Amino acid sequence: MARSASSPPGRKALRETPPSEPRTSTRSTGSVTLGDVAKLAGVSPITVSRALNHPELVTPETLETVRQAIAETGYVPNLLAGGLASSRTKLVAAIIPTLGNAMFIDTIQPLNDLLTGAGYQLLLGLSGFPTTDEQELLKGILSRRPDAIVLTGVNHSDESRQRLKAAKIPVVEMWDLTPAPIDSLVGFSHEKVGKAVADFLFHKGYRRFALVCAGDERARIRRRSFLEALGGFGLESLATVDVPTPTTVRMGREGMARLLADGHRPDAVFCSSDVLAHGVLAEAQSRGLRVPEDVAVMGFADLDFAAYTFPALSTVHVDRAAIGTRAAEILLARLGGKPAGPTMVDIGFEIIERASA
Amino acid sequence: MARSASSPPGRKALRETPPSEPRTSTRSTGSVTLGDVAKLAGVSPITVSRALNHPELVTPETLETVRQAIAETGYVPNLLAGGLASSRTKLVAAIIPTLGNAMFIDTIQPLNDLLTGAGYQLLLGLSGFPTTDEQELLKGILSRRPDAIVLTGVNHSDESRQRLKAAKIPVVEMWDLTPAPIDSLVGFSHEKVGKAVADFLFHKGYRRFALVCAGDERARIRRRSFLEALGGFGLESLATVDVPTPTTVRMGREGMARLLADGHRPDAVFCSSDVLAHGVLAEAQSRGLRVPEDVAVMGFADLDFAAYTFPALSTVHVDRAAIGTRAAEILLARLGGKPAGPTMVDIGFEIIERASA
DNA sequence: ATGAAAGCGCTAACAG
DNA sequence: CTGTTAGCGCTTTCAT
Repeated sequence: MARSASSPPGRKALRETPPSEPRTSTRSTGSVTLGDVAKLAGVSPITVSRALNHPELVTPETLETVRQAIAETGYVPNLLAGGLASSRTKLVAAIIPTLGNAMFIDTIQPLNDLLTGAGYQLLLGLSGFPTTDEQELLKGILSRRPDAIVLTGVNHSDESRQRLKAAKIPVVEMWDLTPAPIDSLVGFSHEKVGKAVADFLFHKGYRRFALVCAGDERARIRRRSFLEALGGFGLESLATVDVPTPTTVRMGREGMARLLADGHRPDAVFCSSDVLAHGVLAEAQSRGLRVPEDVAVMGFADLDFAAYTFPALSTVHVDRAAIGTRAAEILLARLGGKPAGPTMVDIGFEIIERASA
Repeated sequence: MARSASSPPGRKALRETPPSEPRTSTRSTGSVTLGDVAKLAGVSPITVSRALNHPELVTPETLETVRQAIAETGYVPNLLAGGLASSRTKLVAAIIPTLGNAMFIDTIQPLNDLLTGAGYQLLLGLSGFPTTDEQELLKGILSRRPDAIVLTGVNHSDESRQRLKAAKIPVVEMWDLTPAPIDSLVGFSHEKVGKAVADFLFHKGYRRFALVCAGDERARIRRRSFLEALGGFGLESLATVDVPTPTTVRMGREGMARLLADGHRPDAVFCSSDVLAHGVLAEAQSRGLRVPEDVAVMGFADLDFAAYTFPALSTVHVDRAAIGTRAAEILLARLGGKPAGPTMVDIGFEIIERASA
């Protein structure tokens, strides 16, 4: 039953001649609208809107009536219309290179969870797809008018930066640092990682270094500073093997096999990811090389399996989830109307030595 | 230069009293609109719209003028408005349990790639998040009016099925089979997998079975039919260990450790995923058990690392990418206006024996 | 090939 | 607390 209906007692015509019969619209989509719910509940559309978005502004009784009408009609709000009218979409976009890399996934998961908890929906864009560069992807994403956006890395085209600023929404760049972020930033220094790993291995006594490196932008930064640091010790890398993305254990094995086939006998191999390191280690073991006695293997990111499968695998620990968590916190603060300006967070990293095998 | 503008020569007033000066709108959002581009190009808004969406209906010269105006203004289309007006959003939603499981990722990647290639954007929903059940998630997703939707699994609440049907969009359920799909379907029979694995191991001569199983719905189906099949051989499982999701190598190790600690000495362990199997195998090896001589380990899904790290790990091969590819093909056919009805695809599976260690 | 009018479903900004 | 009015930015329909 709708509320004890005090139905409008015959309201008088507003115009002499109705402009044109506005009965059934020509373009109706068939789905239930706010208006339908309002009619059934005996209230105006805006009241239904309020019941949905600002229940505190509506009488409990009205609320209940509306609730029933919604249930009865199976009404599903149209966020296209809502977003268009209010300029708030409750959408947050995030761009990551690929789903194939567990590193980014571990960041996205908490990001998604926190945003979902706050009533936002995450729209994921994958920039690693060969035919779509980040710029096009970004354009496509911005056309959905997200309330905020998260980017991986700090290298974006001028045009992209332009668009992002024009969009006037909070932006968080993550997984790297830069002195000139677009807006907010949460990451760590890949340059420092490269240097730290070189220092670590050198002081452990290793001297014959090799690299297995994927085609990732940040991996190359780590490699560069690693090589620079070696240069500082008067050393150079024995060999560098490039492997294609997405990185797999298989690629790691093949990389190590190639290294050995080429006659290299490194005593330390630095890989651009734990997955590659995993493969390198498997290949080494299958050839009877002891790790880390004969060859040390260094990974990156400290993924789950690393510690549990090959206790001999050392790696660079990165709190990937923290990146997502911090990013979400920054965005939610901004979206919550806080006056906060850009935030910059260096989450750091840590070298983990595992040689308990 | 805008084209030689034949500007309307003073059109006469349509009404005596203009209802209210419609100059600057009260609610302008500040961003460049179709109208702005149109003004700059000296054409009407609809022409800009056509230049963007149906370039073939527009003169090359007009097209060029419009293109320039778009570039000059930095116009980014508003797909909320476009979608609202046209009832087509170029959005396809997909619901998967979690990003933490490589199985689903491998399906989503080709799905995303194909859809992107066809001009659609993928909206990913994660149903495994504890506080959001699939039904609520689905409601949230439908409010963005996707043009089609992909679901994982075939168990959905009545209300969800209802909504899905009411939405009148193509639906693909994936990763499982059912005689009564909502619409289209692409998957394989988990029941058959369970039975096939039991048959396989039994005929290999194994008799002391154990299970390590995650809290996945489909994993439980496989377990049930596995146990049933064992029953048919007059056997029963030694022990079943349940591990929490998300499944990790660590969980696998702990599962195996628990099994052994409880005094079980299985000669074959069937795991609900390769990741778990990976951990089980690592734990077995670290205790000096030979695989598969002392204990056979059976995984599920045939993930990359399985073959390359532990050549002794047998598994059930599932063409996860094919699921995504087929799903995308089905959707694109439907969205392309083909008259096609529901499609059902059984992509099958294959038991892979790897014992070359 | 281009344009004018109307409206998609919703909410902001006032009234009352 | 509830309703009225006027758009949000785009595309459909129908003219020209």
